Amino acid sequence: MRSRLIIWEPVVDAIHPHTAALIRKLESIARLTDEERAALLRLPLRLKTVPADQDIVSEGDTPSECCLIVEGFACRYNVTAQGKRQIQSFHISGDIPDLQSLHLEVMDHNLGTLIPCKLAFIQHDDMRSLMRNHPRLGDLFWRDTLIDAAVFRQWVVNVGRRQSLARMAHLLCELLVRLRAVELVEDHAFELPVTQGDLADAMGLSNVHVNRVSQELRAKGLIALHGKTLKVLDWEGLKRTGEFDPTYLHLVKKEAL
Amino acid sequence: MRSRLIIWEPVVDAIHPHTAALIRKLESIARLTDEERAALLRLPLRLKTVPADQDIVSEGDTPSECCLIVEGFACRYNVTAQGKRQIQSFHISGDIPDLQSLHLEVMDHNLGTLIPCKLAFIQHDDMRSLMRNHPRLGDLFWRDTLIDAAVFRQWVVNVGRRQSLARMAHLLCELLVRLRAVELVEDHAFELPVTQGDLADAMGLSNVHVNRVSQELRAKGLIALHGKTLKVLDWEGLKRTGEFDPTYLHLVKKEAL
DNA sequence: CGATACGTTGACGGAAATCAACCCCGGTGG
DNA sequence: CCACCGGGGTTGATTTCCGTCAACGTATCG
Repeated sequence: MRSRLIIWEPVVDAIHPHTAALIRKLESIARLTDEERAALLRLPLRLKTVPADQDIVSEGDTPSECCLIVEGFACRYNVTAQGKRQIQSFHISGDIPDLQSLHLEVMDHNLGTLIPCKLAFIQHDDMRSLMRNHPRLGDLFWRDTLIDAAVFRQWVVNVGRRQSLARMAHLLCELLVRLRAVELVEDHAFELPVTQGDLADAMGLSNVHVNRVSQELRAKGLIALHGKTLKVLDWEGLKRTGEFDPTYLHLVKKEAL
Repeated sequence: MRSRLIIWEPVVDAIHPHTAALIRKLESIARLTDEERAALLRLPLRLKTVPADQDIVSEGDTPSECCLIVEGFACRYNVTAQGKRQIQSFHISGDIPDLQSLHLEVMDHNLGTLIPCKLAFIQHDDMRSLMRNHPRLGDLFWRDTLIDAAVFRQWVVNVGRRQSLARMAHLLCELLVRLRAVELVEDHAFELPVTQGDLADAMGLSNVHVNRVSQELRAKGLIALHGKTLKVLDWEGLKRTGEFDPTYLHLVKKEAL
């Protein structure tokens, strides 16, 4: 399984290391042919590095390109009239959070960085011709946006009906599974470089309460924190606490979920 | 504007009155050509009437057809391990709530009726060939699922960061705008045939609290209830209370929002 | 006419918000 | 080199919004 990767991975790195995470992500939700991988690698990219806490696209914008996250942590969010921020999703390497702008002209939310990010912008026209020449990739991108929607639905459940401990456990489970799909998890540990305030805005809680819940998860021996790296000590226990069922992520590789 | 409809509406009714609501809904988010309308009208439908509180599709199912709601109120929902239901969206005439099953094999949530519904089922294969023959309709359906996703995102904001009064006001605003797009609103009044318990499960509140908030909205002169019909007395006030901005519904007809 | 589901009301309790310190640590500049 | 600064993490005290429980009213329907 690892060996399959080796066949093409060096090629990826030689041409566009930036597309590697995207391909990895797409392969987590479908199989790709060599031709499709090659077409993805030929996508023209405009690279950019963005500092932390910066908007990539804002509410009201009408973007003409999509943003691929090569490295870093980003999020979609809205701010209410009372100035409260609600994060709607986290985005990691391989994600194209504003793929929707292909079909929805005006942004109804903001897309911003949480830490410094390496981004690769892809012109809408290039995306469209890619999908015209490779209809299966078009379907796959549609599938990807549908999975995004499934994540939003689960967040509604999480925020609406789970109390804080389960809520946080669920979020951490989701992050672990998604990060593992792009090979950013080793031994049930991953980098979580966001602040407690960011997590609070994602869960509809206050930063103070997130702090307390985080301590409770540690006290129960479910997770451990060393700096910005989070290690899951009891995966089964964390899943149970968060009532986590990964079905909604619609991954094709189901090992070790 | 009304006259444009008259040109084709009788034809619709003559052939498949059941598709009329779908066409009306699609025309609220994009323009259709006569040919596209005709193609939609030729869709083979399997009609079915379903009583209230019945699942149409359940978590874990792998449907081979999509469900068009001809008449009634349905919802998508999940139930947590503690037995709490969270509704993720309401669906009305013209909606195809499980369009996603075209690209996501297994259902990660339930789709159920809230009141007796008239449904029309469309085979996946028929949808696929429709979209193959009319790529613009394919894009349009993709757009439709993206708008669904935008609604989920707003619900995350609503449930996560707005307190009960604003939360309920926002939900009612959304319902009014969506119902108006399929011509189910007259003079700022519409049928809301769901129970307070249903609304509670949609907003992540208790039914008792929904009752109190509903009274508060009435006391403030924002809405009035006569049986199952809800009349918005102060549209501007309700929008302000719910911090409602209809951008996220991505309607093409923007009058009277 | 009773059964049942839904709406309404009041009393009480609890989960999480808010407020206000304080600590810790890495970065910066004098 | 150390003092200062500021962001983030931590803690305790207090408040508030909303949940829960339990009762009662009301309407619809067989």
